[in-house]
Amino acid sequence: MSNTSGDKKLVEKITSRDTDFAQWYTDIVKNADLADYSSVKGCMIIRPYGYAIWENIQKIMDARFKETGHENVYMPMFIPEGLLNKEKEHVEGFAPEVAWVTHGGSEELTERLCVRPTSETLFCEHYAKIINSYRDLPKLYNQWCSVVRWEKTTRPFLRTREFLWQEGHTMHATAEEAVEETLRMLDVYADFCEKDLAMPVIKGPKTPSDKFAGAVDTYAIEALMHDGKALQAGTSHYFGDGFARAFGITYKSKDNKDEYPHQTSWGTTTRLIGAIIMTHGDDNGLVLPPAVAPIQVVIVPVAQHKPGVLEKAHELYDKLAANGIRTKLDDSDNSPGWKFAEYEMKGVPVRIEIGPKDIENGQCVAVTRHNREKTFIALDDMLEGFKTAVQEKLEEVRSAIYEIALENRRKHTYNCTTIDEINSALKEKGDGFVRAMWCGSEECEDKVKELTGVGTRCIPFEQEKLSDKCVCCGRPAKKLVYWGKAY
RNA sequence: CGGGGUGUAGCGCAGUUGGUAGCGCGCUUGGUUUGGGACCAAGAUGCCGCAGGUUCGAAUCCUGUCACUCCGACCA
Repeated sequence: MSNTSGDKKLVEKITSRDTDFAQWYTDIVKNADLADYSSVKGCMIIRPYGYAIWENIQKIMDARFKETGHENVYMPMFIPEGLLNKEKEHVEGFAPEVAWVTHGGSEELTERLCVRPTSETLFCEHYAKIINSYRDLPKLYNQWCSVVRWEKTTRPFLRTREFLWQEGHTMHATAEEAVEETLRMLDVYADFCEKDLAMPVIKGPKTPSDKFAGAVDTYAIEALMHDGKALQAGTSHYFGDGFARAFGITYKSKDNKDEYPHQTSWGTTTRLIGAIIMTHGDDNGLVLPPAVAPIQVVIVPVAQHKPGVLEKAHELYDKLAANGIRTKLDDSDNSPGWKFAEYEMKGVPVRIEIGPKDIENGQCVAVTRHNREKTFIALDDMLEGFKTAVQEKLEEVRSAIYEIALENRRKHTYNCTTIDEINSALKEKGDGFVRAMWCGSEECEDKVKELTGVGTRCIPFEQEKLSDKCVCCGRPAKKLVYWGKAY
């Protein structure tokens, strides 16, 4: 194609992905108008285009939560110190990163209030009041809100001091039910990531040292970013009855006994937007999975002042919009080349070009974002064929970017049986997932991290026996573990 | 919290030996354009991050501070 000059200019605007991945990431966030910095460190302004992605994520996930029987609630953003302190492990885990409110106006508060870093304690306090009988169970609550964790190092979407998320908190009569719920929601997350975000994930429990503060078991979905670093895309925790005991939550069973209910919590955050950027983006900008793209199709009229062009462009727009496809017609005065570059930067999955030549030939041009491939689509009278062709293009983008991400993960997944193998794989092929056997000891986790830089990400459900011995100590291995450098 | 880098117009940057601030893009108006970031003309825009200090005079020198950013340790 004769667009090499176009490519060159684009590359000037954002840093090349392979030159400096971190800078590339920041350039995308800014140039695609996703977010801006604010005057408070670590707190970002999520701009309309970025927020629209979040709204789409919310819409899809919320529907899945409702399908699985959950109800939305809203808890206060403040937690009294005494309440936070009720569960020992939990408070120890979060204490280093909580923000405190000490004054109301000029008056010092008698008890300082923590700005929620997570809401287990608030839910527990409430559950203690509303759960009395086995008939009250299960309680399946979720809330969409923001939380605050006073992080030291911050990056837009990946790690901010305030972030948006959803946190599900559920109570069940039995351990079996609670474990089932924990895994069900992990599956909901995994399915959402793979189908809607076109992002392959590895599912499995975290190692004990990596569990959520206060949890019996923590499960995660782990994705591999384009630079070979791992990103935890969602977590689901099984709490047992630890919080219930600490907060005095009991219910009367059928045989009139006091029992402690079993609890879960699970969450995903605006970090998913960072995951989308780093999974699918390229040197021309963002690449959005169609399911969450604020604009799925952009129509760019060419020589739009020529008779008939804008009229036809509007017809195409109406057809797509009427069929629920999020479409934008850009009839601004900017040149077509400018528009091409702009919507590529913003990751719009499909572009339709329509100009005098096309109209003459009864067609339009469709360009898929991930490979910039052009195809002609015939324009029939009712535009039915056009609509169908566009829908097919959207699906084509979805499956293609999934395959690209999967291929990247394949290329950057290494089976290793010794520390030396880990080091040479990372050195030769770059960062990635290391699959290696583990004896189960925290000492080996620490040692591997120290010697190779990779930490445990999760213990995949899909186990395989690479060797009988732990990659680190050589003692009998218990599990295959995914290791990696994490965001 | 340790180590590096950067703060000057909306954005990206220049600003030498201290002498009172400039370039590109963007923005506004008018016109010509439109198949890969168009062109011409005329405009508008500055607490030089903030606070002290040195000096007749500071964007420039000194001290402090804050923010952003990258690399580590900790974390969704």
